[in-house]
Amino acid sequence: MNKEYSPKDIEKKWQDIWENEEAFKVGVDQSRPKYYALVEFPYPSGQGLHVGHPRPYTAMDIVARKRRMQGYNVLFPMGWDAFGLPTENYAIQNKIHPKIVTKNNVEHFKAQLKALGYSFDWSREINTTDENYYKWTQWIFLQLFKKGLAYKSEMPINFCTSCKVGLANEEVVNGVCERCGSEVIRKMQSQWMLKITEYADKLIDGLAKVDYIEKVKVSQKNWIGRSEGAEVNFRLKDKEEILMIYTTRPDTLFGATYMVISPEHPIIEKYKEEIENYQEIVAYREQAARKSDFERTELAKEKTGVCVKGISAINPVNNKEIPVWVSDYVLMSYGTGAIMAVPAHDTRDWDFAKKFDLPIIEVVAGGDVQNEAFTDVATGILCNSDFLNGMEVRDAKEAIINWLEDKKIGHRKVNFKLRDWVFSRQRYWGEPIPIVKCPCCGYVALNEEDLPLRLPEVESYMPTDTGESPLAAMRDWVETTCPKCGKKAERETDTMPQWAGSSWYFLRYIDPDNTSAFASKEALEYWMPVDWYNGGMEHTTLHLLYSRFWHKFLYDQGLVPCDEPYKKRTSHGMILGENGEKMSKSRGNVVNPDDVINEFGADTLRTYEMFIGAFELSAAWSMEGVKGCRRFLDRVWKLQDMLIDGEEYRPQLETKIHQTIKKVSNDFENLKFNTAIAAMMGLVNEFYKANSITKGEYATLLVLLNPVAPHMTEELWEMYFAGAGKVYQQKWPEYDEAKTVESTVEIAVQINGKVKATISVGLEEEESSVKQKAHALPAIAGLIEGKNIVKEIYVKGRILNIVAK
RNA sequence: GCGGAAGUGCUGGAAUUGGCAGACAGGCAAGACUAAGGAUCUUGUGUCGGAUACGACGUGUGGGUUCAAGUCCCAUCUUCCGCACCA
Repeated sequence: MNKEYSPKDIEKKWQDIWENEEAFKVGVDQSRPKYYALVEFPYPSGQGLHVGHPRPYTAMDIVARKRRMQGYNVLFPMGWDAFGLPTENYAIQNKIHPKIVTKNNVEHFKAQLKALGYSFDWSREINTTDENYYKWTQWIFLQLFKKGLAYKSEMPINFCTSCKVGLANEEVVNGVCERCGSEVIRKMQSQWMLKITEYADKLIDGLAKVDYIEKVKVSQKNWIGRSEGAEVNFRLKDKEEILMIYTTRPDTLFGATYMVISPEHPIIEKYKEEIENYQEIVAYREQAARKSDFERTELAKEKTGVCVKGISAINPVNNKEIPVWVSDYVLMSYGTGAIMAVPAHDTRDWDFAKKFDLPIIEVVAGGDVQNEAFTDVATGILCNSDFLNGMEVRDAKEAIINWLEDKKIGHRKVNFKLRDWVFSRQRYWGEPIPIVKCPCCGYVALNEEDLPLRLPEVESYMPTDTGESPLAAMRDWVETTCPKCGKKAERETDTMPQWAGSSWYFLRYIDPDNTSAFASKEALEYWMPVDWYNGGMEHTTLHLLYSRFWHKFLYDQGLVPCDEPYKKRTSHGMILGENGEKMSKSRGNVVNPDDVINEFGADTLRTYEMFIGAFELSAAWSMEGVKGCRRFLDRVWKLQDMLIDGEEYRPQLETKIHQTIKKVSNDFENLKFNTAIAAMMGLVNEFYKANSITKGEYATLLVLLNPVAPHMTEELWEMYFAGAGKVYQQKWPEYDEAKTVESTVEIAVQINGKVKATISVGLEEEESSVKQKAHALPAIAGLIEGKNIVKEIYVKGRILNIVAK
């Protein structure tokens, strides 16, 4: 009887050995193929690791460990995305410097991650709040600035009344602040913006050549929101003024019965003298402005608006006069802030027309436009549209655009939902924006050799009531000289958003200590692109889009060797509490990984997190399930009591072993960790049935299981195979395809589709011989006797179906 | 409203070039070992009927295609997630 399996005794031991041996430290090695496996670096929050974290980390650790055993030079790094509001808020509340808070949190996180036995190359650890890191974040910002992709703009921003900070559109959820849930209002402020819209097309086109799971591609596309249509000029009656609109349905131009402009549209001010009900419109505009985004969406069903009296427009296709309305369902920020309304073929226009009793003219036949808008573009045929009559929608679109371009009253136009990225935060705990505002020269970039621009020590991290960053109060920091003309100037006091540091971190891992560039060309050429990037669904739109944007920019500057940063992107599902709800402190269903490790061991936690269910789907935690995984590892441990000599696989187990190697190898690649583990459990059960295992069989099992349970497998390996080095140095087992199939198989014999018997046949056995054997079976013979066999279908090695009447 | 994903035993979940539904776990039950077991091992476990043999039914619901459907087609219901007046 051997000693008991005690994770406490062995896990720390192996973690220390790996560290001392620098087992997972890598460098550029042209003689071996590289593999770059990446997980999203965490935000080191005060709560420490959550059982949700180990799911993606373990998955990619398995991939990394397997790849190493397959001979790849594997880069698998980890770091900290440490700027951010929670740390700052904690610092404010507890009067501790965010730097100290971050340091403590990182230490805690790191200890927890080490206890899980991940094969990270810790020598490449990075932290976005290190000045040697954010120096390069600032440097990249300067490159964007120099190319005109960073600009300052006075514009309405989302402002959280509680956090007192400007938010990106993306950080406003249902009209409230994503972090604190407080009301968000619009406020005019001068903001740094990044021109991500310049890359809208490239960001969409690039998706065609990368291997991302489909839903990620779809959400990227939806966010960018590319739409193809036309801009059309409508003339105002008795004026020279042109009112330009954007439409994706220029084919319905004959059906335009009125126009709608956004409440903020400039022609209102321009023609205020002639608008008879100007006061009414101003009142409406003010009412609309007071509505938060939330109210605007809530009230989406009920249309509101005011007719602009005194001016009207002319439909350019038929010269009919049509009224102009103001309504907040038309947004100033999209298209031209004005639309032509075609109530017959647009549901919003239809709702509006019904409410205000405006005419509805059918121009695409196929629906009943008095009852609902007919929007089907696939089946409709144009009518009431002069030269477009009889055409299909697609052809009519082309025809009308050509006509408009010909007459110079319109043109083809592509629009995007994507807006430029609000890059300023009026907060302390972020990267200072390395710009100086000079009264003579305007906004001037710092000299690159003056980077990093360090975050100064301040008395208070609280944002000021004016909404300015706490940095604004540091007069001796703010007051500086212009790098260009040398005269007195002031520093920018806004900082960058948390997205900044994470937009390029995977590049820094490649060469983290480089002081002359964010990474050397040589290292970038060797390691990029990231071969496999796994992360949460919650980051698939923003982080992915932002980092792809920065990367494409760097590529255009010749600074990185590839135009897409990530070759493959996958996503993991959330780990829910035992009650099936999202884990949270307030629900009291949070599971701490430390407790699980203490009670069951890190290998058990790793195994369970992989066995819990389909990797991409969310899964509810179960302590009973954890126990089951521990039991499995115990059974593997105890196999040593059944160990017998022999390097070979025994004939009766050979097929099963080859099948398992194949299944585990493939499943690890396809994120099917749960079935890979199930296959290994099945194999272990076979050894138990045989009540024995040869050394050769055990060695294979230990190597296969090593990526999942690295500590225990190393310990067992050391006990029995120490002469052959460590498990992580072994070669990944190979399988022989020919040996994964049984030479004789059991097939089902059906009569009229119902299984009536099973029969053992040779895989390559002749069909006629199989049939003969089947017919001879007593269970079958009795049933087909006296019946007419209409048909017999034999699927090789699977099934024989006899159709009898 | 639009987009995406998912509905399978008591539970988590397997199985889709259509080919024996329920792998692997958990739970439960019985047995073995034991001073004891909340440890371990063995066996059983979809539902209904039947003592058994066996039979019928069974992958959200209703149709369909097929020798054969969880898988394909049509319709429909439910849940979760994302986006939401983007013209």
